[in-house]
Amino acid sequence: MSILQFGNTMSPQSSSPDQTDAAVFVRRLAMLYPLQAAEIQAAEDLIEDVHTVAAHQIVLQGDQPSDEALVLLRGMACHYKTIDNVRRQLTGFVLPGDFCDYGFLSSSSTGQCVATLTRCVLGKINLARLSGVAERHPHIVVAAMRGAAVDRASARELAVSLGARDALQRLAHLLCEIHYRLRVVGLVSANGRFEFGVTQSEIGEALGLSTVHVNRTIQQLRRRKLVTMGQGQVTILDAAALAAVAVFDPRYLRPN
Amino acid sequence: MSILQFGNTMSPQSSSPDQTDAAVFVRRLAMLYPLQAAEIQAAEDLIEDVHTVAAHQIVLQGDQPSDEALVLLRGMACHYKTIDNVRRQLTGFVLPGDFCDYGFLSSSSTGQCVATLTRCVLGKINLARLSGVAERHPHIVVAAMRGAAVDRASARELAVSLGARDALQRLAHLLCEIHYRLRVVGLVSANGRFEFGVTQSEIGEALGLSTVHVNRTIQQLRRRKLVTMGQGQVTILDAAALAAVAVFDPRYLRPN
DNA sequence: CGTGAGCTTGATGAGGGTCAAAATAGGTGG
DNA sequence: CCACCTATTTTGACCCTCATCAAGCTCACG
Repeated sequence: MSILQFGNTMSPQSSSPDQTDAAVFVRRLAMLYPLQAAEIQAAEDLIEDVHTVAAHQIVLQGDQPSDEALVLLRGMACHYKTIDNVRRQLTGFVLPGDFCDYGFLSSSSTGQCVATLTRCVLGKINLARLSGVAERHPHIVVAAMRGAAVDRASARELAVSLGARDALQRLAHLLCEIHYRLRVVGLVSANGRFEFGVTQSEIGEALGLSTVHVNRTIQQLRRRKLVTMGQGQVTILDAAALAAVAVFDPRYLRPN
Repeated sequence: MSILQFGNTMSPQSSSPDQTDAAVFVRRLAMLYPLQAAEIQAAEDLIEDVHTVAAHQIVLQGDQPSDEALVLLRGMACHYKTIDNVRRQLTGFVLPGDFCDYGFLSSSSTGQCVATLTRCVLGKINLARLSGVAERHPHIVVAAMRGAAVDRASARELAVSLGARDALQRLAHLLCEIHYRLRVVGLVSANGRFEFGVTQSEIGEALGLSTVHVNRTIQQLRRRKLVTMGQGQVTILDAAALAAVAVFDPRYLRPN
């Protein structure tokens, strides 16, 4: 894998060491299920082999079962499927703190492919070690299973968008979802700004829209003073109004 | 619940007692993960309170966590979400042998609603009993988790349909999926015929198409001699050609 | 200072939505 | 067993959202 680039000398956002990178994972996990201090430490210790991957690289081919689970620590990735070897449909976004794939829970591969959208920092979890740790700290597995449940709910919500919402609602809904999920792991600044280094073409692949139409839809949101987008950054100017446009109800993103 | 109707005197397909109804569940589970005879027996014994529900009834409201899991034994149900209290999007089909919802695995409710599409026979599994049985027969839980993984993959595949396939491909893909899943549990006769008591309007709600367009699309498939549809029955006349139209690859429906 | 990836804009057309109404099929009660 | 009534399927006409094609623009980067 010549794609792999170790170190994080070029990461623009923060210059924290590996330890801090693993912290997002734990923060996310603890949101999914309340964890004790010992469990948090154990979870953090699971993260091994933190490494950086360039943008637009495949990190998981659906078919191969693996002896490790991948966790995204920084950047943004996506699930996708390619039809006819030509048309690609994104089926979900992977954000910092998320497992790239939940197949490991049932020792099966879901056939999902995962690719980076931006430069990413990834960590690995050895499944043998995980099952050992799980004996003593079963809540960690429960948290992971809740993550899988949220993942399932997100996929369904995407289907709702693609099947029942128009272009403006779809885009607004996507921005609401990303905003919400990033805020949960502390990656949105006070003014509603967050990193979003995804091209309009990729947004189109996620929303089932052409690049051209994505562009025109973004302009609508801009004209309505709901968001600012550009240079890999998004600012939500009016979260309530945006949520109203999207008919966004974040319950599907919460466990319980 | 005055909806509930006990007995199965009116079921047209078979006149088997409750015992036999529970068998679909076990068959499905064993497809997901190989089970021993003792495990199969234990799984079958989990099914309690087998009862019938009329068509078009809500059987699960997403929000309430429950102390039991619901299993569909006969008929057809769906996951759905309603937007704006007016537009409904189906996000998946529940077929005989399937759990209606996998929230129980992480003791969380996914916010998914489940409704019957046809008259259904449902069974309940007491979660306290299940976790007791799981101690001795952990494979049953692994099978359930694989079921959840397949469920997740199906939701993603639906997103692919809605985002990247046209009407003809979507319908063909749906029929391929139902055909495949019913065949796995032995509900397709040798000539490729199976029960499918879903209205064109409901198909439209699943595929993000209007009823009118679903009708015209069905006619295309009929004209091409790929399927026969009517009176709650579907016959796949040319499975290979249909799969080719749909670009159907059933790997997402199998655990690994 | 060139060069390519990504963004923006315009023009045109197709796939599928909507509306309206007719034709069938089921289901019910008499 | 028939007549009625409602749900579903089918057909036709018109229109709108969004795809496609084509070109010009911007900006980061070597």
